[in-house]
Amino acid sequence: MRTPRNKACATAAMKQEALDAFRGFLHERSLRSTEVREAIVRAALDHGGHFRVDDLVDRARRTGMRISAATVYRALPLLVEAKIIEPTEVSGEQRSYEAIYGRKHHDHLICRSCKRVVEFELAAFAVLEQEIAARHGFILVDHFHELIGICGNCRAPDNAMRA
Amino acid sequence: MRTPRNKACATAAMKQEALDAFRGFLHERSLRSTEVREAIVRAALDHGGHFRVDDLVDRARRTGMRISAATVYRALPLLVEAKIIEPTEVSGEQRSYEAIYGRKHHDHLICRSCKRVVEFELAAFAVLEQEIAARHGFILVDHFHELIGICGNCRAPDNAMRA
DNA sequence: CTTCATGCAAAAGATTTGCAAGTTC
DNA sequence: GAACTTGCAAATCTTTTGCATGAAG
Repeated sequence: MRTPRNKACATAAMKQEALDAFRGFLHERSLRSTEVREAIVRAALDHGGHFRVDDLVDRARRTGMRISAATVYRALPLLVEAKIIEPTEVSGEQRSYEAIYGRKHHDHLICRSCKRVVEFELAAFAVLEQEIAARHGFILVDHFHELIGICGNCRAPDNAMRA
Repeated sequence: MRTPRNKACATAAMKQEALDAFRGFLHERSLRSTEVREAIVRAALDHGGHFRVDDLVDRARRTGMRISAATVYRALPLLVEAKIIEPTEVSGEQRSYEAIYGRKHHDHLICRSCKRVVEFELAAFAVLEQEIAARHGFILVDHFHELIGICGNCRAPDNAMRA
């Protein structure tokens, strides 16, 4: 029994489940389950929040294995297809990803100043999106929604008001 | 009198207005108005829809001027700040921009298969976004919204059904 | 033992930067 | 004339690819 969670880091059980799912995914495709690929999956699951490819490479290497960036780049599309991770559309910046295995879909609210990311999910959006897609004869497949704002801290930090 | 339009290409009058605005913008900043920069602005305004930096370079060069890519890259942030263009978040692909001077804000509905882009604008979103931002103590500054779907043509083209 | 995966090095792109020469104000 | 711009070339950075070697099934 697996309940979608909203915490960034996977539990041990969840991690195992994700690894199993990934093995299944590879097997279906007649691709090979390797230690290197599993290390990459683990690195992705262990890395809370958003990460860039470099972060993943570094973290995977902390296992002591010799892992080349090329291999990580080659593995990424697999992790995405297997729904272990998802690219995140953080405007302007370098491409980043986040682990999604066993998590509910969510969108992001980002502070322009401190870059803090708040996750949110709003069912009402889905309805409107469907409506718009239908209006133009599209079938909706996916969406990206990113809100940019200034968070309370950055706007009026106590320490900035007096000082 | 200027009415926000939704057509991709700027009229001559609108183009002139945008150029004037850009000159003003540069002047405020004690930056210099140059032929090269104006050629870049013109290229951006003339280019309907979304374009990549290369497109802009090519188009600006069609004036016969010798314009280097570096200069275009250096000009881009200015055009963005001056609200002549805006980066568009087309997931995954190379970064692209579109001219926004004198146009209403809109979001994009994109066909995953043929890449056709439909523009839409829905006031109801704005309300929900405000609400979410407020709920987390943010002041909303901007947003990106992109719907991905399959358009009617790509889904069931007449010619694909028989044949 | 065949097919796939990997590391390494080189390649390819996209964007940025240093610098000398040319322009704008 | 001082400060800002530009083109060019070189430097960065990120991502992809070729290839010989090493594993997985």
